[in-house]
Amino acid sequence: MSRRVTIDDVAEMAGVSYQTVSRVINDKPEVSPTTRARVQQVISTLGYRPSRVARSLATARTATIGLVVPDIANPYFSDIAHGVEQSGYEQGYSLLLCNTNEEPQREVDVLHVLDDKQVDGVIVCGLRQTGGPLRAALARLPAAVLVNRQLEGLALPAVMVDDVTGGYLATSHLLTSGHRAVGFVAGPIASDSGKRRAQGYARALAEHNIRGAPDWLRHCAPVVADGERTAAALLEAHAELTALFCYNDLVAAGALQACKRIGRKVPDDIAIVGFDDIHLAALMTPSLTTCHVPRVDIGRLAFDLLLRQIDTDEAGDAVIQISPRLIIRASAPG
Amino acid sequence: MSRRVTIDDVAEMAGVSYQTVSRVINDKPEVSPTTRARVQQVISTLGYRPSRVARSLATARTATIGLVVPDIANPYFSDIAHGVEQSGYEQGYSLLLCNTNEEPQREVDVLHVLDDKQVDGVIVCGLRQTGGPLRAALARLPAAVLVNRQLEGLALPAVMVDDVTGGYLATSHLLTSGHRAVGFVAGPIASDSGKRRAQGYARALAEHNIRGAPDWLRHCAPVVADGERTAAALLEAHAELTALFCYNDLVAAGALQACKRIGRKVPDDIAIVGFDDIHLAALMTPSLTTCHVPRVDIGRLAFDLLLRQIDTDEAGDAVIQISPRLIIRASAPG
DNA sequence: ATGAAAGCGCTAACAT
DNA sequence: ATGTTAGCGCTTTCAT
Repeated sequence: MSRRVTIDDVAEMAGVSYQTVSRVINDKPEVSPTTRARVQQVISTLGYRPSRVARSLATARTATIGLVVPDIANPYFSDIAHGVEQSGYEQGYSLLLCNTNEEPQREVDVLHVLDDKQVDGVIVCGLRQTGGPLRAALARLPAAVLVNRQLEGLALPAVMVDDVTGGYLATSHLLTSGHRAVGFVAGPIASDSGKRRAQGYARALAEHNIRGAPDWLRHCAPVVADGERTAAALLEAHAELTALFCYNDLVAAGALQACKRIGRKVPDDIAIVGFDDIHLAALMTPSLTTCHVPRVDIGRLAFDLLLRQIDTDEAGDAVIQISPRLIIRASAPG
Repeated sequence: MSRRVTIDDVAEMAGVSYQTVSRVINDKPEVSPTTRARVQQVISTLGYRPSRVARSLATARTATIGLVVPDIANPYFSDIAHGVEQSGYEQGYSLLLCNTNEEPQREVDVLHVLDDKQVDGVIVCGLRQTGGPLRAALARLPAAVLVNRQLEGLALPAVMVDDVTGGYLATSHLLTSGHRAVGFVAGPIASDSGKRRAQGYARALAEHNIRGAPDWLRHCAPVVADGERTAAALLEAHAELTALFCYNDLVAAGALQACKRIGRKVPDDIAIVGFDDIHLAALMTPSLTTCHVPRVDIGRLAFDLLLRQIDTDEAGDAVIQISPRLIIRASAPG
């Protein structure tokens, strides 16, 4: 493990002060073309690369941002990560990925780590926690953008999906197709998106003068296995249900499995609507009716918002609203 | 944006030298209990957190590793990322995620960035490139572990999937089920896993005295859409094919779509086998026969290998071989 | 156009 | 048990 080549090595070999080398690597104008060329020559023969760590200590900028997600293996979040990473790469930023593993207490924890490493900003997706420590940790950071959940009292830019409308669209679609008893497999109880989707769901039911909502709603982890378990339990407890609205497509995939297992035909016996329109949604059998959410775009927009904040040093509180579009497929046809 | 609280602020307020503060935050024994308590008191009232950047400059360790993947939106890699992140978190390491977006030239680029940021090591998945610059970039890093592909001449620890056996198992399964003409939708031409799966495929065909392999093999991007396009083209060009082995489950999902579109029943007209056993594989209709690969485990194993290298400072060249298991489902029943 | 000096916030000897 | 002095590899004044 040979010692790192430093700016001094370059300076010495080029016969200039290390300040001149600094000027060259930072593209400062005040260097004569000949010395610049000579220095650049030495840089490449030595294979010198400036240490980002040293530079960060001197400039208080790291060219790194943090991304906090509940579950990177969830395609919803891995698509967002893809968008963030891509935009970041284009602008010269690296991405520190933090998975909270759906454990709310890890949120504060990773924000502290991100702060210790002096990221220039963070993008936090699907916050499950809102308490004082979380707010304090967020406030310490130089810049932050929220995705999928805002924090009252904390003016932070955010990219939000209009979940109320999404829930309303999904449920209304089922209702206007003739269903009367529509269940909601609601996802994590701590999920804010889930709460808002429940509002849209409740509103649609109310407009159709249907009640029963509290009984027809069950929470579950936002993964296939728990969606299956929960959908099966819900259908068993409420034989009157002829349709299910699901928190997301993963849960809907579980519901589809449950129906297959207990012998309920989709969409004839049970209609199913999901949320997100992950790639897999169109591939399921029957293909899944769902609310489309542009995940990669969300990632890019969040990064744009963050970059603006980093560059202007103003928090701002721009909120970008994304309207989900209902995509009608076979699991709940028109 | 108030100035960061530094070690000096704490020292001053506690009435000790900043060295003593350093000793406290590093849990050094040589501090009297009373001063330790006092310093800790000040630390918490001030909300002081040591700067990882400064510490990194002083120690030449960043407690950060890099993860390079071709496509984080691919569930195969997001599951690996999940495993790496989880193990890293448990050991106090953060993860810099780099997506090469399936663009081979970006590999060298991100390795340089990772080197500039002085990561303690990197895990590189599914390398698409092997040239001198790539090797040089890899060699500069203090530690590296490869996943899915080794580099001849560069003794680096690796976690490898036994793709030859996987390809052989998959193809043999089809052959012993009575198929004679089996196509291979082979994935990226630059993929090493793809090459090895092709070897297993060819070996199985040879054992059954079947030739036609070169014509029956087509490359494609490892995503659903291109899998669909390529499978359709292959089936159209070779009406004799009654089965397809696919590079991965995403491509297999595309093949399933293609069959649906062109009216070939699976598995009656065409049998299909995938690779990886991503979560979605069991959910497709028909459910997908595939080779199971434990992705989260691979991520954790790769991290373990990396950590050992970081801690011992020895490169080592341990290679962990993962044997894929054939999972027989409806798309290619026994 | 170039150089010298100070400082970023910490750790690591080396005193005392 | 505590303090002093360097030094990590850069950037940023301030001189020349």
